[in-house]
Amino acid sequence: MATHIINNIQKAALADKTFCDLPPVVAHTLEQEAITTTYPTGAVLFAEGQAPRGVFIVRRGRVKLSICGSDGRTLILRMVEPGCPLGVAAVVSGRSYEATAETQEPSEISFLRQCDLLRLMRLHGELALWVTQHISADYASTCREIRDLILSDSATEKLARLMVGWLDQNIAAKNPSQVKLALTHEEIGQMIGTSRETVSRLFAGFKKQRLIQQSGSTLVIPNRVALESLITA
Amino acid sequence: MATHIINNIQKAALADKTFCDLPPVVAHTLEQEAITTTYPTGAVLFAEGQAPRGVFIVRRGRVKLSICGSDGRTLILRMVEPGCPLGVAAVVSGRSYEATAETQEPSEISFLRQCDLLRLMRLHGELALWVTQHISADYASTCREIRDLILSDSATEKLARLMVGWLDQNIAAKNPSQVKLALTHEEIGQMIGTSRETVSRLFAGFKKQRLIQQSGSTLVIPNRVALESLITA
DNA sequence: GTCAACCGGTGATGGAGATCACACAACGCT
DNA sequence: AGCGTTGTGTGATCTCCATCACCGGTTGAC
Repeated sequence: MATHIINNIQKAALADKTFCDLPPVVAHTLEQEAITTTYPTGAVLFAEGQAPRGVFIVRRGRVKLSICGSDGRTLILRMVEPGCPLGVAAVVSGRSYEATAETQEPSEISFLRQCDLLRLMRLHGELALWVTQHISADYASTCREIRDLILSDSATEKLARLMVGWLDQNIAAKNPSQVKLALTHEEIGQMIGTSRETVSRLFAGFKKQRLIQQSGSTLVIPNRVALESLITA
Repeated sequence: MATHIINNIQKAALADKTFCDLPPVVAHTLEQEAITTTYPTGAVLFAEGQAPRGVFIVRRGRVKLSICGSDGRTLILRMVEPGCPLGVAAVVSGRSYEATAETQEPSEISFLRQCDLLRLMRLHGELALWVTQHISADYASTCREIRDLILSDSATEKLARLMVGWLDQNIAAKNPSQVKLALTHEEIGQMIGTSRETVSRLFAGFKKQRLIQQSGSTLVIPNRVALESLITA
């Protein structure tokens, strides 16, 4: 949204926002050590199976976190928003990255080498705690992902779940029933584990049932309760 | 707290991650603080959604970790063997338990209250490390679970994957192609996200193809490669 | 302009597996 | 013995969705 050139002052403000739960001293140190780069759309920060090099922290933009099967099919775990670190579990445990991270739009990403992160963790207990918190948050989010995907075989239900999730992220917005749809049908399919065609058909069905309206890239979901009723069914 | 963490990460990554591998001092302290109880089969240590009370460490027996959907269907995440802690992510993050833990056989379980664990983690860097390692291991295991479940729609493939996993756990045994089958078909179905009947049929098919032999509760898998060939297909 | 690439809509078809409905074996219980 | 419980084997049917195929719209490059 803010298209200003980022100078140092704004950088500091950004840091405050990004590491708000960290003491200012630690946040500042991170700011000093990390290398911030702007990536174009489609850049792969790291790929599933690679040895960990460091953590990436999204500053601006959106990053797609996905895993892919031997047959080439893809499952999108989640879209990562600014303020969130990527690859922490891999870096801390020394295991290879469990997923692939790819920018969805031009993004500004801070990179912190594994050794630097570990050194800083040694210096600042708060940082170590921060990292642990994020790993367990990722774990919880992955568990939810499994629940939503496996325990509802109907594609309708999965899509309804996804959309309710969008609404949940939107509670703070001015118009909470409007969602800006920045995903293709194909990507939505990859998020809920179905084919593109099925997503198209489901959207058509939802529109026919007046569950959603679409104008351009904004999606209006007037009746959240009706959507939720599809889930329990 | 973090002082010892970083120095020992590589070391610990190489070591087996069990209770006994903690430094003797820490292990002894844990031993002092934890309450060890014997549970009968079917005891629920904690349930999905409950506020975290503490961690449970399996000393003897086997514990089933599962999540369940609104419709009552169940997905078994994994069976937890002695030496492994349960509920660490929930305890350190303060979130509710992400899964349900239930004993599969009479088991001896140590319990450590949340506040005690956190206190001990501050006291002993190695314990904090141990906890973090386990959380990221759980995260990685959950990611693998997702990959195996979503990215292979044929139930045949999922079952083959599961069995290959059994063989992997068995490499140390005297006869590595024999697996003691301590699960019902229903439970196997819950592990791979299919119905009991499908598991029965798949077993029958595998027997017909000479991929497995079964005598009592021991399963013989003579040809691992043949089983693996079902996975890529 | 034209052409290519991508996205979205929709019909037709087929197949994998859920589900229902039994039957049967093993086991513990009274 | 009979009886319930639990696990298993298997047929018949039915539903959902993947897949193939094709078409139209939009964007963007040259």
